[in-house]
Amino acid sequence: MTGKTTLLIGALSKRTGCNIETIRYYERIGLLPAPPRTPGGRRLYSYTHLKRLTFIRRSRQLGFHLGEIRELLNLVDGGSYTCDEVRELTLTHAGEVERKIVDLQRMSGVLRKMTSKCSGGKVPDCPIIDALFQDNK
Amino acid sequence: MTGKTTLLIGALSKRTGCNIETIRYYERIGLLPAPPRTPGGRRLYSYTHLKRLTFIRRSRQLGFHLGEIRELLNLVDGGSYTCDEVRELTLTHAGEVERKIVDLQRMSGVLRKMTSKCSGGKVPDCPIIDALFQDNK
DNA sequence: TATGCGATCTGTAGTAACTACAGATACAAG
DNA sequence: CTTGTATCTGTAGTTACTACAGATCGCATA
Repeated sequence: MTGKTTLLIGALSKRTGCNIETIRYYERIGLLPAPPRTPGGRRLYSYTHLKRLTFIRRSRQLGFHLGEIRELLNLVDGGSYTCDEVRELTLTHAGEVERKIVDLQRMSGVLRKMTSKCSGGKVPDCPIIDALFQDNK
Repeated sequence: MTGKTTLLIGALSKRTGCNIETIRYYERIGLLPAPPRTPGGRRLYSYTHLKRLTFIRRSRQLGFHLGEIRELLNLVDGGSYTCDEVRELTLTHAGEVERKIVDLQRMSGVLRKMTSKCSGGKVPDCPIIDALFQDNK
C-alpha cells in the first residue's frame, strides 16, 4: 500500500510463509505470473503477486488441489466470475474433505479396536497382525 | 489351502483387488518377494504371497505408509516380534490419523462458513474469493 | 579496489505410491 | 496356423513440492 513496494523473492517468501523453491515452482507451472526482473536478473514482486500467492497458500491450507486453485484463479482472472461458480467449486471441495473425514474416522475406529484387543505383552502372538492378515475388503 | 494352489498375476490381482502394475511394483521395491516363474517366465504365486499381499493392501486401506508396512512385515518376518512393538506402531499411526481428522474438520468448518456467507447469486463479488485473498495464517 | 558473504539464479533430480504406456513374448482355443 | 488375451520388461508420467550443484549478483567492509 505504500506506493511502489517491491519484494525480492526472499522477502515474499517470509511474508507468505511459502518457501522460495515453491514460489519459483508456482511460476514454472503458471500459477504465479513471472514478475519483472532487476537488471541483474532477480525477480521483483509487487503487491499483486503478494496477494495472489497469499490466495494460493490459503487455498492449499484449505486442501484445494493446485488444479482447483487454478480454476478459481481463472475465474478471478476472467473477471466475470459469478458467485455461483465459486460456490459450487467450494461446495464440491468441502464434500470431498468431508468424505475424507469419514474415511479416516473409519480407519481410526478399526485401528483403535485392533489395539484394544491387544493385551500389550511380550507375547509374539499379536491380534493386530492377525487382523491385518484378515481379508476385510 | 487346497494343496498346491498357484496363481498367475492376473488371478492374484483379482483375488486381492490390487492391480497388476502395483503387484509388480511391490516386488520391485522388495515388499512382496519375487515368486518362482513358469518356464515361459510368468510369475507363479502361492498362498503365502496371497496372504502377504492381503496384509499389505489391508494396511494401506488403513492408511499405513509403505514404510510402516515394511516395518510391520519385518517384525513378522523376523518371527520374534512382540505384541508391544506392533501395538506401538499401530498407536502411533492411529494418532497420526486422528490428527489428520482434526485438520480436515477445521478445513471443512472454514469452507462451510465461507459458503454460508455466500448468497449464491450471479453477482461477481464473492465473499469466498474475498476470504481466500485474506491472509489467515 | 578487492574480497567476502549471503541471496538469488538455472537446471536437474529426488520424494511417495502408484499408473500408464510401448513393444515383445507366452500360451490356449479354434 | 492364426488369433486373442495375458503377461513380460523397462521407462516415463503423475502431484506438489523439496533439495541440491554450480554460477552470479550486489552490498558491506578492509
